[in-house]
Amino acid sequence: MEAIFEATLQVLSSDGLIRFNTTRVARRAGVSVGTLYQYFPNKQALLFAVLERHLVMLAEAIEKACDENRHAAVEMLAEAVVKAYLRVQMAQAELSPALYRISLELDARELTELATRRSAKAIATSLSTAGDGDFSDPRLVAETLTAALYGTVPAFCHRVLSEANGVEAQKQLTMMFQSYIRAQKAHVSQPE
Amino acid sequence: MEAIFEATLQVLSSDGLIRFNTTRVARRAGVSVGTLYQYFPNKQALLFAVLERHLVMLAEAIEKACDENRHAAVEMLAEAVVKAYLRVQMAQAELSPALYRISLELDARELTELATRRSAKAIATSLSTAGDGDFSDPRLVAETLTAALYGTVPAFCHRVLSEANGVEAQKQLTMMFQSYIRAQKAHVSQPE
Amino acid sequence: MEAIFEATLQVLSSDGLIRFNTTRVARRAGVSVGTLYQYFPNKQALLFAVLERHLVMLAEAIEKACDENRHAAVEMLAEAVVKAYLRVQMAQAELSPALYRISLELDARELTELATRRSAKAIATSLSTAGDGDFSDPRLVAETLTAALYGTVPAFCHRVLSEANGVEAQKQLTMMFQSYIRAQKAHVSQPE
Amino acid sequence: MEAIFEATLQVLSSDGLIRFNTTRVARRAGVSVGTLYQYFPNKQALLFAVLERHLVMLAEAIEKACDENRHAAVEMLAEAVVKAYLRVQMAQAELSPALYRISLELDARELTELATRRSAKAIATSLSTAGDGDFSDPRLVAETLTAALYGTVPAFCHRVLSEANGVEAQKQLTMMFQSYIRAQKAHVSQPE
DNA sequence: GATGAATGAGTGTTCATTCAT
DNA sequence: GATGAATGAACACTCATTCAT
Repeated sequence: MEAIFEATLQVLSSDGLIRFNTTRVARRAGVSVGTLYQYFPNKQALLFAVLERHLVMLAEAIEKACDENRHAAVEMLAEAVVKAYLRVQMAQAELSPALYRISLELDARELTELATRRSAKAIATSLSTAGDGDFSDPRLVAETLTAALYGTVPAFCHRVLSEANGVEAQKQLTMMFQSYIRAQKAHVSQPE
Repeated sequence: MEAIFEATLQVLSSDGLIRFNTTRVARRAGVSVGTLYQYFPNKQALLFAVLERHLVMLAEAIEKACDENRHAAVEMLAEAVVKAYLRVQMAQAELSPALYRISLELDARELTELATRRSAKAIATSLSTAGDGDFSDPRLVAETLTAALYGTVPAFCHRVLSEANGVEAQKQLTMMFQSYIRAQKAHVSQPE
Repeated sequence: MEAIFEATLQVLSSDGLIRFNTTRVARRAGVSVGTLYQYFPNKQALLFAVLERHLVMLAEAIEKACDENRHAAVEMLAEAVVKAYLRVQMAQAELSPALYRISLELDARELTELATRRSAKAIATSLSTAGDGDFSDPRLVAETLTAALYGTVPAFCHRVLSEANGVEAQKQLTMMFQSYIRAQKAHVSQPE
Repeated sequence: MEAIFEATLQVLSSDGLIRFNTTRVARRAGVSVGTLYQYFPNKQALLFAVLERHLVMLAEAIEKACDENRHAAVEMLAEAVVKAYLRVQMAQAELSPALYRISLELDARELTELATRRSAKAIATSLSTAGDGDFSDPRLVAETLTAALYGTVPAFCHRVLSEANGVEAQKQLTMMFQSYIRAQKAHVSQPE
């Protein structure tokens, strides 16, 4: 079972989603197709399992970062969230193209929704309780940041991060988030 | 030939990438498969053509926005770029999931690179010549903005924009970009 | 197309329904599986085609017999119907076990219904117009005869007819039908 | 063992022959597949057991009816035999389509032969010893009646009996048998 | 004796691509 | 150039049967 899951990751990483098929996974896992189907009802389930684990890891990392910065300055929060997200994402960098393809299959939408909702909620909460926070609409800010995170980073992954300058990416993203948050705070004092 | 291209778009929009196949495209185009293969060497070529057109449209829209704001304030530039990108993207909203899947196929990387490079270059140029611009590394800023654009927006597309508040999305994104750019300028005067 | 149909009959006859599969049919027909699927949308369609043709042949044979004996004595009619049914049935004797299995699949019920309904209707009509006919419920008599025909004969087929004494079977069946019909007429004159 | 047999019946009734498989039977019986295979060497054996029991029940019912009418009038015999057969058959009405499919598998021929032979023999004996019987070939008459019984009734089962007029079916069949037998007797006195 | 995880051959079906007409 | 019938490799999934525990 664990072997099958591991094989799924490997096949996904090395062969991509197109060449991904149950036979290959079974062979790589050193089991028969039949065995594979005893643990996963169908091919999609296999893919979803991988995607789900990834998304859960991301959401948990962000939640943890938010928890640990519940009363810190929003600048700290922004940095922590970006760092947490990137750490998880880069740990499975070679998986991410495949994961992104999976997540674009219609039925995976729910799964993704879940993760982003969790993340946005955690961020919104931390923004509300931040020492220096005072937002007119923390939920909107949190949703924007989440979209930027879950959306921007993969784009970075393929082009910039793969070229080994992930540190720089993290710095820029953090700065973008911090300045965006700072601007949002200003809005509150002097509404448009 | 044009009919085939049009049919490709239609099939992609209505049936999605999974149900996309040459037979269906040919039928929809009102030609035979054989004819289709006279104009496009294989299925991938068909998909690439669509993706390429989309990416070129994006790149051109951004280049035009940059051109028109070459000497304007960076705030104006940010807004114009975001607006330009979103206009194109939302014009073919129902196509974008399929396009994203295509772009995640390994061999499409080049195509995407090209568009983002063009966009980043245009933005970098405009940042350099901006009336109030004074960046230590305009290229890095431009690349970050490009990644955020090409990456964030699709994430928005599925979750937020579909809920008809695309206007808000545009406002938030513009604000994020503007504040980020402003923060970058500050950096120059008072280096870290 | 005709070759595929022919191959279907052959595979059904020689290998039976259990060993019947699309690959085998295609190979026997000298075509590829793909070609097979161009003419028949799926395996079931293949089987149904064979069953339908058989049932239509039976129904038509009975209808023709009824037509030709529309005003004859009921004794003649009974003999003609039995003879017509048996002629068709024995012409494809080696197919009939397989056909019977097909007809027992749930979705084939309609097909069978159609054939028996047609046959029953034809027989009922002829009974009504028969020179010496005078039945209280020709429809009931016709349905009973049809059931006996479509049901009894296969049982005969496997045990008796296969032992080459089909002639005797036909004689007995004809007698059974004639005496039953005669008894039904008696009923009318002297109701129970 | 008894549980397995019972489960076989249940699965056959509720899921039909197509969905019938050893795993399902074992689960329904509350045992493991391994255990199932300790009592029945293979899937076919399981099905044969069910079919055999059914056929034995039919044969025994007919034998009993014949025994009880050994010296009665042939009219009585006919009625008793039809009634006995139908009672058993309708008691497991929902099983009969599946049973019929099983019986059409080549290797089940023996089993069926056995039951019909027993039935035909019993009927032939009773015809010979009947008070008013005087047949030139009682065996032929008996075989014809048996074929009509085992063959016709199922046809009735699916179309007529299911519509709750089983009583009528029984009346018609009985009449058909009685008139056939009567006709056979006449033959002896006045040979063709 | 009982278990049930493991096996893997077998099957229906799809679809990119070719090529004779 | 156009056609579309033909191809056949590829794949998801099932299930009868075995055998180590």
